[in-house]
Amino acid sequence: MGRTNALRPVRHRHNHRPLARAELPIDTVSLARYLIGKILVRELPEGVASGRIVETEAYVVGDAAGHAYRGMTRRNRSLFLERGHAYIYLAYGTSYMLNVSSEMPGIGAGVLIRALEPLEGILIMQLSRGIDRLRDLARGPGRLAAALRVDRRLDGLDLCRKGPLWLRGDDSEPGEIGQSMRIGIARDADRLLRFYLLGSPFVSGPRSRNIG
DNA sequence: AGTGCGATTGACT
DNA sequence: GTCAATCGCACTA
Repeated sequence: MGRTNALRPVRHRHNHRPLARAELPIDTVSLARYLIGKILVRELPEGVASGRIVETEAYVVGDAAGHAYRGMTRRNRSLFLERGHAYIYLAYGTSYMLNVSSEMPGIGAGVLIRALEPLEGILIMQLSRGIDRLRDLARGPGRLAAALRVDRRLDGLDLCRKGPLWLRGDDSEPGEIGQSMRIGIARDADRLLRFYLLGSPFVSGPRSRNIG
């Protein structure tokens, strides 16, 4: 309340440009926070599907929970690309996870995209997931990938360029961002590296985890 | 070559 | 709440 920019005219026009790499924070934690509220766009033969990013996790340099911790492998090499590239892997043999590489070239770190608020192409996402309920379409990293038909074929893609999968800016005011421990990891679990849009029903995990 | 184990999800008691 | 599915990778031999 009482914020000076509250009197500025609000632009309702959509921003249709990809995020410029130069505007991405170079630090992994800053990027994880920055991506909250941005739009993830998937272009498919049958149309465009997109959603607002409402939940992310940072996997930082030197992080024992990060896939880059033991160096580069065939699977994780995209983590070492310049910030803004897709790192996609198969978790538990069942679910694909979408990450955004987050550091300078040669440095392995990334941000996991954990949940989206569906915006465009909701029918495409419903058909891809085999469910109707809007709230569950992209609530969780594996569900999100399934909804947008993201798999290893998109690994290494530059998300700062229009293409099959890319990141779009948004002019609307971002809501308040909450912070918590990351979900589903054993090592370095106490660090507050998860970010989410406060009050959003599209954030994964139990409600109680997403307060404060 | 064999074993153990995940940055998860959906089905089920 | 519990649990299996399923596969790439790290590790041992």
